Amino acid sequence: MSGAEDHRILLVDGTAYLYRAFHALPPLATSRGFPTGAIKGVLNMVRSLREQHPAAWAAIVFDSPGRSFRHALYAQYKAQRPPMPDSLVVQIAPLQAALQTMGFPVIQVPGVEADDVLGTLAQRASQKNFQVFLFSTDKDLAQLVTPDVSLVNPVTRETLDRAGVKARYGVWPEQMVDFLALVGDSSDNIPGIPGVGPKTAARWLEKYGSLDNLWAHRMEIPGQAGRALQNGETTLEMARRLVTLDCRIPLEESLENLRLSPPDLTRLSETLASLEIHDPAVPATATGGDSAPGAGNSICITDWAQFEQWKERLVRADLIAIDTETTSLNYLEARLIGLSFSLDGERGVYLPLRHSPEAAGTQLPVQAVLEALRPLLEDPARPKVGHHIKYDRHVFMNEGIALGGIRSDTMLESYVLNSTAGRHDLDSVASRYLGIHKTSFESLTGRGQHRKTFGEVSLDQATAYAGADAWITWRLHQHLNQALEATPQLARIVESIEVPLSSVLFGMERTGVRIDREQLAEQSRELEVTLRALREQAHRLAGHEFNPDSPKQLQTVLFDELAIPAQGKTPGGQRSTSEAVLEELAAHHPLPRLILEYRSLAKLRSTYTEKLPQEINPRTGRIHTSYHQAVTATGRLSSSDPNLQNIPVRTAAGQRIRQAFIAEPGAFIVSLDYSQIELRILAHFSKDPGLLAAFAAHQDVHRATAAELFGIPAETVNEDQRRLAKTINFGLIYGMSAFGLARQLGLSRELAKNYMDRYFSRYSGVRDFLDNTRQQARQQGFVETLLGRRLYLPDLQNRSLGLRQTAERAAINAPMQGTAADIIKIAMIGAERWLRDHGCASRLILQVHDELVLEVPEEELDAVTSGISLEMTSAVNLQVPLTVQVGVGPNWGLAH
DNA sequence: TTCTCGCCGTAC
DNA sequence: GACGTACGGCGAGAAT
Repeated sequence: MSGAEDHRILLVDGTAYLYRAFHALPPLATSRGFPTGAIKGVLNMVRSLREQHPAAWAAIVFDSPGRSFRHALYAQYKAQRPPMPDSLVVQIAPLQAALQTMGFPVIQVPGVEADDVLGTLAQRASQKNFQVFLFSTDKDLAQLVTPDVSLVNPVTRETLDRAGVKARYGVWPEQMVDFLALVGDSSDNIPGIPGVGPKTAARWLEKYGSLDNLWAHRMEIPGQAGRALQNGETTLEMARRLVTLDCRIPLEESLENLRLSPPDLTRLSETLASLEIHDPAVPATATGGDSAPGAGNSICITDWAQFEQWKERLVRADLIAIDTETTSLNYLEARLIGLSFSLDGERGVYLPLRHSPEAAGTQLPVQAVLEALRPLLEDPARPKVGHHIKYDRHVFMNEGIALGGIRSDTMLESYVLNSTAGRHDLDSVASRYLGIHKTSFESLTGRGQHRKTFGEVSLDQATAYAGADAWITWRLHQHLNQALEATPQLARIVESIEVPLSSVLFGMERTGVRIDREQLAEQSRELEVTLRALREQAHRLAGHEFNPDSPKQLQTVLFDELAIPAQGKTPGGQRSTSEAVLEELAAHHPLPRLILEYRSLAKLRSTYTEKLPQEINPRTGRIHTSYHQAVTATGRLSSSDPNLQNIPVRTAAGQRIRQAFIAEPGAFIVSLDYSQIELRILAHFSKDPGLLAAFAAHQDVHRATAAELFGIPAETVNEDQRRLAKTINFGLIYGMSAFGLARQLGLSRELAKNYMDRYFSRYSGVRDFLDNTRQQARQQGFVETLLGRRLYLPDLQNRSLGLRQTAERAAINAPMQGTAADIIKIAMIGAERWLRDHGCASRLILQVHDELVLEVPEEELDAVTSGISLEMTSAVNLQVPLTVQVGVGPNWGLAH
């Protein structure tokens, strides 16, 4: 241990780490259901802390449960915070024990908050000439910063010294207490002066130095903020006492006891084993930063002898992790540069095929290699795993090879395990679950105009990079598969839904959809004429030229020049010019209406009639979207490049765009739509007798709801009544409030509340279901779909009320949206199998959440519509029938 | 020239 | 603030 380290002490806010680990990481549990995710997370965080900040001294400080002196001072202190979830509470004791086993002193003082203990320790240590590092995200601790004490954000690694505090908050550490008193702290429910934010507070303290001096000059402060300040005496007094850290806590521990010890490896491994924590990132390497085995260990195949040797092993392997390196991310353009594989997660093997040109002598001829590997690659009995292997399938298909034997896909495993844990690209997943940080693709190729292709990267670098992709994939599969098996229905979703669906999507992407280019061009021309006229009219109304596409310019014209009263604010504080607002403004002036007209047509032109033709693949003459299977929180698919899941349908001009989606000569477009699928799922989950009966009798559900709401026979329900019922029905699925309903329908809030109350009294099963969902979500931290797909909602515990409520609405919506997604995925797999079994030439071409679109030769029309309808309606068995609306036409617009 | 962010609007 | 899930075009300003 060097001299410098001997004078460094790390003081860690353990409770903050605990929360962060709990929220940031997927909730793990032992086989007996004991939660361990936060423990594992904190151990990992602490381990990396120890590696990155060598020190001889440390303490990890935890909050004491219950009340502190601040609660006695102020009853509302932290009153808005939800209690710590039980699943987190139970992890504290084992975590503290494990930390001690790792050699860290752990401190918890009854009745005292961690911050005060940290302050006391920091002050004592700096008196003894220690260099102190405080690890916390809490800005309260900034008041402790001195030349000897710095504050480190454990997330961003940002380290604040005195100048850093000044730069970050605009005040010096000794002004921090005054600053916090003025601004308040919503996370601790400390009020502050209303209307005074960080900017104002910092400005005042800059000018007056301290709160006392500011107070002496309070009558000089102009404006609303000044008046608020003058009225704030008691608030300020209280807030100042609350935010001041007590650095005189009597501690049993003396500083001498805070020496870091070497980890007790035997006990540590026992502890970890009893918690069933097997993460390779945690274990006995706690003291060192060993690079993971496998890293830099990859092999490059450069001659036939090597190739034959490895091919033998590949043929015998139980499982091959495989990855391709290519020329392009565009799946239809991409050509193979090389491929890598791993048989054991220990090393990767790279097979360069089209590196240029220096590698020419050291790489085997591509065609001969691919032919030699074809039997293996295509063999359904040779199991393979990849990360986002749909892409690799395209790449191989571009080389004429139909990759077979796909056992699993680590991207899909990660997604099903926890869709919202973060991104699901290989780099993110490897770092999240294995703690392995890969070198970036760009660090090899560079970026910008002069970046290299992968084929220009040196063979050494390419081997290390590509090899790592393969061995990491292999390891990830072991890790994720084990994690999935702890929750069998999740393993089942991967195996019987996501992996088979990946093949279906592969086929749909390759097939693409035929587009009538000339028809879109004609629409573009017509739109342009109208748009030009609208633009000129708008300029006349404004009295000068401006860009109606610019919300900023539009604000100036509407609200400043024309002095139309502004309506709402955007999240960024701007005066909104959204559709809803312009509708309102239309009563004051003709321009808003004109802008609405302009916007809707401009959208059609730029996003659709201009863009779609550019997306037509010149070789196939069709558009090939990308379906993303690991993006949405709920389990839905998404589509991009181009997005074919938001093609207009509501307006007449929008409908014309769908008419440009056409079938080949001799074929038709068939559209099959689940009718009211999410409401049916609501009926199924809630078992509400009224809703069940309406669907059982195949009634118009909105009409039936209206009849119930207004207490009249269904036949006498008028359009307005039905519209209201429909809005409520949809609102339920989205967790809408009475306020939202009122706004949507232009009703008073009271009346909207009235309707909702009436709805819930008639459909009490629905009310109970929604209540139960919310409650269960809060308890478990996740909600589930029909098949048990999970959506974790860490924000249900967020300190911010707004975020908590948003999470609650998501908790209501996700089971329905997610179950609908499960159902149509099952239907797609069934549909594809049905077409194959019946030797049909018909192809699935689009999926739009509750709709499947096929291109069907005329002679197959009858068989396919009934066959696929049946696959869709029988995908699952619910308490209510699933029904499908079928439409047939020469194009998508007419197939409805 | 390219990237990022905010705003807005399309779908289900 | 107040209705869930997506993708993407445009403007504007920053980075290159």
